[in-house]
This record gives sequence, C-alpha cells and structure tokens, in this order.
Amino acid sequence: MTSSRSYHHGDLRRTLLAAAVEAIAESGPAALSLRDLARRAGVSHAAPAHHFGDKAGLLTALAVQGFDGLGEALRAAGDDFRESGVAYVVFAVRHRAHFEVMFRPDLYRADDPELVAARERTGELLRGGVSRHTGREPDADALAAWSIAHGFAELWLAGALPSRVGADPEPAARAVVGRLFS
Amino acid sequence: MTSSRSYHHGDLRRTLLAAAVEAIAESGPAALSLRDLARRAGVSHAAPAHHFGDKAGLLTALAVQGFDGLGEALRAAGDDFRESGVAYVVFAVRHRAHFEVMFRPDLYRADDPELVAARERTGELLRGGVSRHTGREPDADALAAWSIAHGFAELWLAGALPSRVGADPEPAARAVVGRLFS
DNA sequence: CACCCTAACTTGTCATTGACAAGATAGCAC
DNA sequence: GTGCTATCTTGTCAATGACAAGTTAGGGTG
Repeated sequence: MTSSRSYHHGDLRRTLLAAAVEAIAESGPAALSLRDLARRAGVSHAAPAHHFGDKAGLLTALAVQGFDGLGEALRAAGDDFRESGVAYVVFAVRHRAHFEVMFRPDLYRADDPELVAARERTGELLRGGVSRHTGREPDADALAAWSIAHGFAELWLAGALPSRVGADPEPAARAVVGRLFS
Repeated sequence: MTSSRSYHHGDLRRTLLAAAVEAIAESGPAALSLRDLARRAGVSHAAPAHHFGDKAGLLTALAVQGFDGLGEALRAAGDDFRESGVAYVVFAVRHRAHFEVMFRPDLYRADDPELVAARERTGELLRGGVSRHTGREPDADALAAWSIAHGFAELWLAGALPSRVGADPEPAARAVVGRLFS
C-alpha cells in the first residue's frame, strides 16, 4: 500500500529497500543517503532509522536480500557448474545494487546473524555446484569456478571490460566460464 | 620533508596520498574523509582541496598510482600468464587500498585523461600476457584469465573466502589460477 | 465499545563532512 | 628588494547520520 496520506506508511521497510536499490543503481552505494531514501518514500528524515537503526543496518538488510536472491538464481540454474557461473554473472548484472553491497562488508554488519545465515546458505550452494575433493585442501576447483564468475561480474559492473564484449552478459559469461577445466 | 613547523608543508600531495592509503586500509574507501587526512598530515581541513580539487580528485590520483603499480607488478612477474595471475592477486592484497579504489569508478573521475592512460597501459599488459600463451585470439582467453585473478582477489579482500584457504594469498592464488586452460 | 499500549512515524537538534570563498605566507624569478 | 604565484589557512554553508523526545494510529484486552 503506497497510500501517501496516512501517518503510518504501512509498508515502509520494503519501500525503503526498493528505493535504496534504485538509488544505488543510479549512483553507487557510496552516494547512498538515508535522507534521500526518506524523501523518495515521502516520509520524514528519521523514519529509516526506526526500521534499520542506521545506514549499516539498511545495507545489511539489502545484503541479506541479495544473498537470498543469488541463492534462488543458482538453484534455478541447475547442477551444471557452467550454468551456475552464468547465472551468477547474470544475477550480478540484473541485481547490480544488491551485488555491489553484498561483497563490501565494510558497508554493513557482516556479523549480523541473519546475514551470516543467508551468506552461509548461498555459499553452500556455490560449493555444491562443483565436484568436491573431499578431505584434501580447500576445494580449489570450487574456488576457481567462484573466482572466474565473480571476477567477470565485478569487471563487468566496474565498466572495466572492453566494449567489444557486448551489452549482453550471458553469452560473454558463457564464453569465459567455459575456459575453466577445458 | 615532513617538517611540521613551516607554513608550507613541502610534500603535502604525497603525504596525503600516503595517509589515504593508510586510512582506507583501516576502514575502507567508504569511510574516507578529507578532513581526517588533513588531520593526519597536520594541515588545515581545506589543504587537500588545493591539491586534488575534491574527494574524487584524490581518489583519481590514488587510482592512477594503483594502475601504475599493478603494471609494474605484472611486468616483474614475467611472461607466464599464471605468474601474472598470481602477481595480480598478490598486488591486490598487498596494496589493498589502491586496489579497492581502482575498480570502483563511481568513487573517482573515470574519464580523467591521466587515469585513462594509466588504465590503458596496464590493460595492454594484461591482454598481452595471455595471448602469448595460448596463441589464440586474446579475447575470451584474456578475459577468463583476468576474471579468475580478479575474482579471487576481490573475494579475498571481501573476506568471503573460507578460512581454510589460509593467510598467504600466493599459494592459494597459484592453485586457483592453475585451473585455467588445464 | 472504551481503554491503553506499543509500534510506527515526526520534529528538533548536534557534530561531522565536503565544498567553496577569501585571505595569509613563503619561496622564487628578476 | 620587489612582485608573482603556488601553497596553505580561516571562515562559512548546506547536507548528512545519529540521537532524543514527542505524536499518532491501530490492535488487543477488558
């Protein structure tokens, strides 16, 4: 309910998170301002603090949403680790704001229990997508797969990739991830 | 000279950049404050603006330093693309502050001519190392190599990797990068 | 239906920050 | 020595995050 007349907004928490996604997509997480979010939602400047405590609290909630969403995307991609890698990249590009927050723990409360749980759930999915070398060192195969997908996504979001890579992340990601173990 | 009595600092630009590296290493680029840097350098709160214009200007200078430093590290690593990948990761970890700024173009002026030049120089090095190894068109191979090194570095810096990976990035990076084209 | 009790939101305030303007100082060319 | 100019200072303003204290609404209880 976005009814704008009532004293009680009714769905402010969700509204603020959506506004944050929009604002971050426009100007990056560094430029995010709680007061700007309040203005976008049509509430007073101190309203966000009630729901999230402070800025880090809001970004923590965003990161939780992000890890959950990434987990869903990975589950939908199936078992093949190549498809998982592509899905990882596609998620990062389509949910840029979430992704840009998720891996910047200096922006939020990385030890928040809810966040730790969400991150752990999704981390399990990531590792499961690649065959494991049990017992031995940390699974370098899984790390390599995660790294190549994560790196391509970060480079894409940073605008560091040459323009000839194109505008659609999916085929580009498929080509890059395919280089692994081949 | 860091003589603290004279009106003219003498080497303020370099001093401020060093202070910025220190501050970012402590609390991340988001928490960086020009006034804090001025305090660390023992000058007035407006002194940084003279040398860098604004915060983005300072971070642009930091990014230029970073791309130059990365280029040097890559050159020192030699021709083997695997060693280049390891050097990339080691640079990111040892020069965390520079690296964390370099790939966040929303923090600085990405179209600054000096920065564009430095980024282009280093980008050339990155692509060259891989095409020499595979003989193929550099596109996807180079992207894959860059992605895997970059991704591992980012995950390391974000603290996202499981603790069993260890504390020394070099052997871990070697294991991961070795998964490429094999 | 009346009460109240608590979550949701507001207004008000303060220290900090980035940015800008205007002034002071010192090193350097001549 | 004189003036020029880069360097640095002081002063100020709007915006922000955080906190304190007050206001409103809406649901449970009697």
